[in-house]
Amino acid sequence: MSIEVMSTETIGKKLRYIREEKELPLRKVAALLDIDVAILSKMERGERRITKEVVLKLANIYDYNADDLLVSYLSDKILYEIQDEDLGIEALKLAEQRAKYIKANKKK
Amino acid sequence: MSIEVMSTETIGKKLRYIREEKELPLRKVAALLDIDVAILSKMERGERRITKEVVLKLANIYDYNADDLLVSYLSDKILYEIQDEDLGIEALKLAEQRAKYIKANKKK
DNA sequence: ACCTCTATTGACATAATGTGTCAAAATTAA
DNA sequence: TTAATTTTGACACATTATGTCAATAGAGGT
Repeated sequence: MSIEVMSTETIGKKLRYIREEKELPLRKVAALLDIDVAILSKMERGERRITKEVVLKLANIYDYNADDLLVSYLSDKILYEIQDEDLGIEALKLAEQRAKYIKANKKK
Repeated sequence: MSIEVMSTETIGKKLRYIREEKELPLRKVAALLDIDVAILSKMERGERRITKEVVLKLANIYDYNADDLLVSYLSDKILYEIQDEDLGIEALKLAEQRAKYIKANKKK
């Protein structure tokens, strides 16, 4: 898998690619995360949900850009919601429009 | 609420607006949907999730464009996932890119 | 073949979340 | 006030998510 096509991959595949580049076994990474090896294996293969917390910890462990991984992680969650809906792309466009509207109008 | 700003509203508020335009009480609509009045009330106020099935039934009951409501419904689910994430808009852009990629490459 | 390390799979108990039903309370209109 | 409508909260139940563990599978080296 090249860097170019990585953006269209799931966060799981991306994390596995990065881990294998570092030549780190699941066993070691799972230990650092303090989670079961089975869970990390399933997370990389999309069988279990990854939490934001784990993504941030992995960015730290792999010394990889956290924002890049977070965007990938969030887009995964988004795509899961629209699955194979015909109107998915339309919904994404409206969601972006609404997100910008919310961002512009929120008081802090 | 005007039609112009309706696109930035939740599916719930939109459905309530349409229902009130038709001057239909929750009681009657809930009966047509065969669900409890309390649930429909909560759905309109975003306290309970609306199902795709209910959205389609309401489009029929209100004689309102189903695709329009579905896009609104899906964008609601999408925005729920990114909540108030700083990287939300970036994630939406990546998700759209990935959705287009998937759409272009899927075999049926 | 063996042995070792690594990764995957599935079963299980428990936790967390979602859902339907109902009645009381609150709101609104007449 | 009376009646209709809507909201709120509590409850039991169903569904889904999660962590733990052990058995299985796979790849390499000896």
